[in-house]
Amino acid sequence: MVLHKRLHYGFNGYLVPHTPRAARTPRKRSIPKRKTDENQLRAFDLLATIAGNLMLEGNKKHSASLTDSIKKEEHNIDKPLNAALSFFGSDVNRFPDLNNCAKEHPHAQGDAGSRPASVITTSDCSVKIGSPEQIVSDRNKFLLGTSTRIAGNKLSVAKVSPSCKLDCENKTHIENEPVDKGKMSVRNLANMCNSNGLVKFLSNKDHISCGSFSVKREGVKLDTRDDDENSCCTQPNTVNKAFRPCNEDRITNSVSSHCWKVNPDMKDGHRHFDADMDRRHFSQDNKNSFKGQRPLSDYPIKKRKLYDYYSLNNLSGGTNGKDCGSTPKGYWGDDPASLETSTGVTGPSASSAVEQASPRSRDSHVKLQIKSFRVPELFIEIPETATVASLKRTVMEAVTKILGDGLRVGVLLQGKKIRDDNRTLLQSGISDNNKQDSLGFMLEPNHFPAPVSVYSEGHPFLRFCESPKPSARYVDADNLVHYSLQHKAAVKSTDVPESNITNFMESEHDSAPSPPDVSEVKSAADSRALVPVPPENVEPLNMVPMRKPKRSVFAQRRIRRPFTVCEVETLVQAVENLGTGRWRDVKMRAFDNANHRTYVDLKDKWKTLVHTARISPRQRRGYPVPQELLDRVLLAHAYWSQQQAKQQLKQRSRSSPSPLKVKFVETPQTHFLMNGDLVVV
DNA sequence: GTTAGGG
DNA sequence: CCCTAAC
Repeated sequence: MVLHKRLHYGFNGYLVPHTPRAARTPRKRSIPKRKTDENQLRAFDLLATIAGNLMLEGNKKHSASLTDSIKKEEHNIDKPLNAALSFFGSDVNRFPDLNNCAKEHPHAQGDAGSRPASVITTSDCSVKIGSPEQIVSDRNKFLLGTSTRIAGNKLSVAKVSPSCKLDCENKTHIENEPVDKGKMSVRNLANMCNSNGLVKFLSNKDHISCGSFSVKREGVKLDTRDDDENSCCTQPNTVNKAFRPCNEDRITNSVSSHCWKVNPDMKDGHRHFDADMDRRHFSQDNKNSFKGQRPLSDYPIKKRKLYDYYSLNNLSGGTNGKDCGSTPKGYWGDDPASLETSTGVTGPSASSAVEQASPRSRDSHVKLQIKSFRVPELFIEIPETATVASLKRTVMEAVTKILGDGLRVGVLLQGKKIRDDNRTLLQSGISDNNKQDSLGFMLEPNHFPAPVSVYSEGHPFLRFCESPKPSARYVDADNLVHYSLQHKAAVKSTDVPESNITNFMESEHDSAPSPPDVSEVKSAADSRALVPVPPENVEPLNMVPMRKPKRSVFAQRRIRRPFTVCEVETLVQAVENLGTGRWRDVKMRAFDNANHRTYVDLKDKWKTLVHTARISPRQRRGYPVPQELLDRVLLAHAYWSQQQAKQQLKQRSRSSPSPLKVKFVETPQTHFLMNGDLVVV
């Protein structure tokens, strides 16, 4: 097996590939700073939400009908995954123009057929508009920062997202300005719809006009903590129940002093927004780019990973346990399909929400990237007289064998094993971009729990198999090759977080679990794994002598097992009796039954005990050792050190008699007797 | 294989 | 707890 040139040595002696820096350290600098405008625009943004909210307030019956409609159709809703805009209306049937719009775009209509619930999606320049019912039922899916309303024959779009560059003055026809895949700016929508005579667009970057409601951007003042953790409070939404008062942020403006917060009950009210908003939202310091409407997919992978990183953080974090629901799109690919992998469902309702999700459009593909797999622990024994070629062949055979029929692939999502093979990616949540960072694959033995072993009785390695911990071992008797499949995660049949999945290798039955070591490779870039390289790279690599691994691949660092007070006492007692230089005796006399304590361990422990006893109590860490024991440690150490010195003096004087008598410079502070000798500390 | 000491 | 030199 040839290893990549840049492999580093990771824990357990595995050769690990260099982790791309970008994957480890997300950088903020990819998001230019434009703070001043941003605050105002955020306020403006919020204001528009409120505006939309107010409008809806004024039309409660629409809300009711919407709610009913949504409930009825929720399970059939197709998620407009690459829809940047969605609309709601109380009675969209009143707007034949919308349907006409779809008809005017045969291509779009065709797609709408295959994607029954698409609302408005854009791909390239096409516009797809679903049926009115579907539009109604998709009322939750609003582009962040966009408040829309259909009233009469007019669609009012209060668009205030700063990243969307609401810029009606710049009337570029949509035909001339291809829309970024997966999203569509309000401007483009407005332009497009205006060109179709469908929509009266009532807002621009400086002004919101929703019916009688009118506000200028200059009149908006933002008074809020500049804290993106709370930035979800600024996520606008036009649905009443999606908001509740929030005391954390305060927004003051000429219209409302309320701050609204996305209601956690609303699962996906803020799941759809464009990549620009995404960027803005996840910028920790609000250094935001308002520049363009570039989709995330247009950015280099390095940068995209940044957003993925934040997405991961949001999984566990987020205000009041609900993350801000942002989902970077297009992480794995640049085509529209890859942009559709987001459902943005988070929080405790995630699973159920996923369940409710109806089959998506047929062209929704989940794109995953597995950087590499780690081959499970492979134990090989080969005669030292064997040739290197033989070794290579042996390893190759072993690997081939376990890859061929000894292994299967396990899938972990957010630390939980997905065991139901019949679930769809959508149902299992794999298609959720938010979760993809916690998606892992692992290689696990195919024949678990029955260990597949061909070893013979009485084989020296049998004792490993006797271990209660599962460890399948394969032995090729002819070639004296043993390779063990040490499956780790497979042991735990229940849904265990991967961090708790442990690896057992010790033969001692009283052994403690080994450190977590999952044969799992995240789809993120940070994977420690063996990376085979194509043969064409073999030659130059072979020229470079590879550093010998410090640890054998088979050897695993023992788990740390702190000494108990009882053990310390036993050790102290033994050292008091035997001295500090007879660790083998100490082991045999006092720790003979403690298989996990070697005499080196005992020696090391004594060393640390002496150190601990010398430092001040407040500097000590770990489980506190009784001072009485530490005192005994010091005394015994002093005594035996003195004994050792005396012994050395005797030896020296005996071997090379010196006229100079070594004298002890005593600055006695404590005297005590030990074993009849005066000991000075 | 043990011991001592650095890491 | 690991590693290694020295014995």
